[in-house]
Amino acid sequence: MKLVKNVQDQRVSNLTLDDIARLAGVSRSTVSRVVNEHPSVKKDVRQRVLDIIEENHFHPNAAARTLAMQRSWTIGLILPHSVSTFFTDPYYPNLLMGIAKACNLYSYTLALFLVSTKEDEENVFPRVGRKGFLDGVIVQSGHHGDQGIIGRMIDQKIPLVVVGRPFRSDNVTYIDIDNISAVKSAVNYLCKTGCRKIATITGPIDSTVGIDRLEGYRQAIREQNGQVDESLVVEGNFTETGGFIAMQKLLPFKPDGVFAASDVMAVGAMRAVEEANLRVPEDISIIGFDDLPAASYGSNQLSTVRQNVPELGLRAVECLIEQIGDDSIAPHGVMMDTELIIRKSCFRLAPIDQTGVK
Amino acid sequence: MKLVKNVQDQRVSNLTLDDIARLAGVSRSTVSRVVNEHPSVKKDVRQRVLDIIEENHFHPNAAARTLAMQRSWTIGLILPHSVSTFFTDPYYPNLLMGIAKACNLYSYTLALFLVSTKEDEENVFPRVGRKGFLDGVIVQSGHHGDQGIIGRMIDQKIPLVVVGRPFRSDNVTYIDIDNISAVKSAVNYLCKTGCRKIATITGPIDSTVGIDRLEGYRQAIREQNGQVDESLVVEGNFTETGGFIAMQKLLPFKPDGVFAASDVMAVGAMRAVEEANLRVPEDISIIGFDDLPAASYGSNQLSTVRQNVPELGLRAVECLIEQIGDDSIAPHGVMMDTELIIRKSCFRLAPIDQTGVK
DNA sequence: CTGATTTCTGGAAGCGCTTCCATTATAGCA
DNA sequence: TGCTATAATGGAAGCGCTTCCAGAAATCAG
Repeated sequence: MKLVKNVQDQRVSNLTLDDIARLAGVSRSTVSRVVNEHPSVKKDVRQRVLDIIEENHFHPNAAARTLAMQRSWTIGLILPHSVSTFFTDPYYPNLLMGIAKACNLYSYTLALFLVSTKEDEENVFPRVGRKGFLDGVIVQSGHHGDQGIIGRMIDQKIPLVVVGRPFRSDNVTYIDIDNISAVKSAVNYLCKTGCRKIATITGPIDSTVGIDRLEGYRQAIREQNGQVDESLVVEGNFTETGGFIAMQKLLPFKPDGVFAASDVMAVGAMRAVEEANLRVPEDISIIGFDDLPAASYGSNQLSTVRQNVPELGLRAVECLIEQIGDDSIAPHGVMMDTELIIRKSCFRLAPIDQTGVK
Repeated sequence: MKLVKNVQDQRVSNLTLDDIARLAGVSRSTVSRVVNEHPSVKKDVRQRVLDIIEENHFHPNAAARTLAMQRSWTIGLILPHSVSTFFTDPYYPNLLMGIAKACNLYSYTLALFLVSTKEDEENVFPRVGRKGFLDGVIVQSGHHGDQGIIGRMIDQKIPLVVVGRPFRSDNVTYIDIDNISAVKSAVNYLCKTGCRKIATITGPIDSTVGIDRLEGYRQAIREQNGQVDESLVVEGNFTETGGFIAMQKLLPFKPDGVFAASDVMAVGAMRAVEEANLRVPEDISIIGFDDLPAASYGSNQLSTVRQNVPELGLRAVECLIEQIGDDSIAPHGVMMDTELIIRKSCFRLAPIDQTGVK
């Protein structure tokens, strides 16, 4: 008795172009042309080759192809500093989903790098920067700490798209939601429903998203009141507890409306309002940001700004692929629209007022 | 005026082994040996080459290296059918984190494939199966639908680790938590605290995790009572609403203890208990599964079975790397331990009783 | 039925690396 | 010092593919 290799099975995957060429009675070049859909192959030859490829489940070796074409059809996604928030904030999973789906759509492969420590960064960077592996890179950003990695990517002259406005946004292509106008319209909405004293719970102001949303608030208030009352601006940290504490600081100033820079903080704020025996929206109207599913259920019914994160991911991929195909594209910023969702945490304007159209 | 290329910058990344060799006055082979840490290079030569590599930020081309070595140092992670639950259930982000961190640790690169439709599967598969791209693959499984993709990977003879017991688990290496004994100890715990009529809300029984947890329940009950009362077994679907409805079905049978196959369902069940004006744990003790952060806060204080998902990911990677290095390793299953966490949703045994040691 | 075009095809070089093999430099020992 | 054993190095082949180039085959006018 002897253990023999099952040739049938072996054949499944380890063939080369040459093998296919031999089987089809053509040259390697011709097979390559068939695989790459070059028009200059006679129809019957093409079909014969195609049949044999199919029959043998042949797929060209990825490394060889990448080496010859200088293209890997792989893009990298770098998520920095994300360990702690990666699973609490649905932003990341959503972004990831959008990007992964876009990669499927355009037949790219996605390489994922989670970078949580400086150590990781050193570890990951050579793999990312190295030629012959990635055609381009998407980096999630928004914090100071991310500048380092962005800078390195720029140095490498590797096609790059940053998601979220980076601190130094010149010289780099980035994509972000339009935080400023989103917040402006939220605050304006509160105004129109009759709020006279609108406060804000900001995100961390060492992040661009925190800065931008605060800036939106400031612009809106200035356009309405002319003057921002700094006692109505309290910094939060995007956590529920942070929102709770911020709201407690705000209550003595008796605001009648609050814009919270995230839904999670808004939920904390609502809890503080409740504990102070005040009512939402009768005493205080609240609008959040993100459209968290959890914030729209049950007793909360939070009004919010919805950002389409998977769409953001899709656009980032498209933007990157564009750059991969054409390296003459200049760095630029792309802004995506958001949507104001009104629920019970603030009063609702009659549609006629809302649109401003008679 | 003329636009000149900045040679300094250009040099950054596009050098080849040959260039380094020339600069160092040695042969290409020697440089390669230095890069790959072959011992047989004279110390001073090695240092000279190393300096030049450093100075020029040289990284060997990944594709060329992969082609020559038949090793990509990249592994694939396939998450099937996950769109809907991907961001509601923290399982996936956690698993992803564990795997990504392990990849960093072992200097592997992670390629991520989110497969939500049959179409995706067809699209993704050639990229995964293709030689010269992935050294091995991790597949998340547990549903019937995943058998197809697992089968294809087996056919390709590509190193494979399945996370979560697959339906056909012979012939494949998989890693899973030990659901059966985990549930047994949870149910036994309820018994020991005095519960006489313990019900269960199961997961979907077309998933192995649903099946295994139910089996654990059955085994525990059999060992205690001798007989499983089928009216105390209700199928859920891992959602809060599912848990709520299941509990409503259970209440007429007056159970005094419930094991829910997930925390999310347990939370739903608690809501149902509350609405029936019963109290946890005085009237009904409840133990869940997963140790969701949300279920441990506030009024819930849910007892639960904790599984260390990031650790599961780490082990999966280690298991895969082992296989990549040694293809003689036979398919096998790996079971990971869980931990019973007792909070206020059930009575607490004195430690002396809990351990069974006098 | 030619000769000039156009269409197809095969050969060969090259992508950048690893690694076997042969050769030379070095060390070890008598 | 001379001879062998060992260490260090260079040359060359090969990984599997794409693509340029030149030549063969097919097409079309005249």
